[in-house]
Amino acid sequence: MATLGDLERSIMERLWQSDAPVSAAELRDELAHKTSAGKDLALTTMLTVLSRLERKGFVDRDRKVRPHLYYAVTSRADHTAELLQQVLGAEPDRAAALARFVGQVSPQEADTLRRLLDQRAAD
Amino acid sequence: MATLGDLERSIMERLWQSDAPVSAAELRDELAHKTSAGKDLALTTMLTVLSRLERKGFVDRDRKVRPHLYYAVTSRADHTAELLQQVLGAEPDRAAALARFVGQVSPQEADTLRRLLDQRAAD
DNA sequence: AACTTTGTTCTACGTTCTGTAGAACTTGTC
DNA sequence: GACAAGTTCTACAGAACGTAGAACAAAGTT
Repeated sequence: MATLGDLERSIMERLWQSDAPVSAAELRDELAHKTSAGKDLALTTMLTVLSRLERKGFVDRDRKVRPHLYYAVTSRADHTAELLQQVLGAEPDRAAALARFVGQVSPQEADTLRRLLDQRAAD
Repeated sequence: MATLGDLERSIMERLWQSDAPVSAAELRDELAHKTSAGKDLALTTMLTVLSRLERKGFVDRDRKVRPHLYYAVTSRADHTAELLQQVLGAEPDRAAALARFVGQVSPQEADTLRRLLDQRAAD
């Protein structure tokens, strides 16, 4: 999977927050608040980056309406799960890596994992 | 954590294979075989990339001996575990992401995870 | 100590990715 | 068909990376 730059990530972050498609102008306005400086970017900048995200498969848009409306292709959780798979996929000794990982997570997280595994076993 | 380029990754891959420190020349020879084309790179290329990996904290070297000997700072499994933490650290809803993840892993992997969690609980 | 060899660091360049945005083009409207 | 709003094209600067020659350092040889 392609990696994301800072602005690309900010945009994805916003798109993942809601399923409602948004226009480039809305995105620009909302992101302006987020950044410390508060300076807003040119609309064309948004459009360029959104196009790149579309090319990378992270974003799709509704071209039937005039200000095109953009939305994330996958949910944030799905994206993260994919990244996890990708990281593990490159690891020859998955068990060893998982062992380190499990040794690091918080007790709550460990519980969460147990519950998820139990649930999964119930299928 | 910094990200790795293709050559950087190949080098780390090799260094992770064994704890024995290796020289730049050895690395170059071994990597030449790995790549499809089999063309070997200039020794200085190896040295440049190794220096970059050192700066990034992935590699350290023994400077006391003359052909400097290089080795990975962390094990491959530790590195992967770190990446997993990093990916999850950027996720606001970790439970959701883990749910997707657990839903995707193979049955064997699920077993491995259960065992690791049980083991962890025994501490 | 000067010379030679072997090894390391410096400098550099082409490529790709990303942030950034103006210029040029398109489309729907009056 | 002119205008306004919106989108795509083109462009450029900065960083990261692969690549390697030039310059410099160290260590043994005579």
